[in-house]
Amino acid sequence: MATEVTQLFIDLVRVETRLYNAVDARLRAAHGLTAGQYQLMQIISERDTCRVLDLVQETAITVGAASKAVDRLEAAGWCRRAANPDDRRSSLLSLTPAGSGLLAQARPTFEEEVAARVVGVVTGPALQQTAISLAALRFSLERHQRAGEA
Amino acid sequence: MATEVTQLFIDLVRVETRLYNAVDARLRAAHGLTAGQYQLMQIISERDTCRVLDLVQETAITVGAASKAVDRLEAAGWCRRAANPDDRRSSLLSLTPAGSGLLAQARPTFEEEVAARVVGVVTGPALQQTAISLAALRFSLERHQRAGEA
DNA sequence: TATTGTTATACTCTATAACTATA
DNA sequence: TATAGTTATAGAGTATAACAATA
Repeated sequence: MATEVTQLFIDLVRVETRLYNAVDARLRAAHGLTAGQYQLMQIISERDTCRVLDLVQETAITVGAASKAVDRLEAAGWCRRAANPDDRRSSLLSLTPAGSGLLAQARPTFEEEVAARVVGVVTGPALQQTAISLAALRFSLERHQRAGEA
Repeated sequence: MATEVTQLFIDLVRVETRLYNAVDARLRAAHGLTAGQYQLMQIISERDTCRVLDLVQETAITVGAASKAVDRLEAAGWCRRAANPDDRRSSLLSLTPAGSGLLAQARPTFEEEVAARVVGVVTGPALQQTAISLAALRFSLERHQRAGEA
């Protein structure tokens, strides 16, 4: 059992690395945006409100890295920090019009690149089953994290 | 289609990040070894011969990073570079007895941690289907890479 | 006191590229 | 010329921790 799960882990890491690199290269070339920035902007755009700590919890990056990443998004003119009336320790993050526009342009590129690498490699039903399993694993791992397990 | 595949990609990245972090923390605490070092040593141990470029191709890290990582494994006394009689531009990498011993100790820790996070979260058949899909995706992505596609 | 950041240090990775030695 | 590897730079991530402001 343990060895099969180990093989799954190694394949998971290899697939993630290569898919991520492919998407990153494509987004950089087409829109001057890294895959990491794309993900952060996507999270900011889809949440009702978003603080730096929300990015940390969603992506499992460190607070320092998230703070600096937001600095860079702000410097590029894609994101703003606004005062949070409910808690003045934090800021509310939002995309600027330029940021929203860029994200809207980048989204089809992102989706095309992922689809090109994935669709057809495994059958539709197998892909669906994989998607369901990964979603369940994600939920479980995030639950453990929220439970303070690190 | 594209959006479902996008969701799969995001879940894949989140699962990989959290699983990798969990394994890394466990290996560090129990054996003073990072997950990256574990993987490199595992590759060196299972190959008949191993050069720096073989590590690069398997893990999709850069040549510079691989060279420095091997420096660190050597400095820790876990790995050796030996002259390659077939091609004097490269070295043949091998684990020292200390490195082999550490890897043998770390392997059950690694497998336990992965199994603890994965087994029971999805059913056995679903896990098997996921493993098969990931293996197919890995193979496809590596084939594209060997074809020189980046 | 605990939480939400920001900032700093040291280390590892990234991309890129110059460079050496060998094929 | 091309390949294998080392080395260097700058930028971005990691862990860790000190710190300020607020809850």
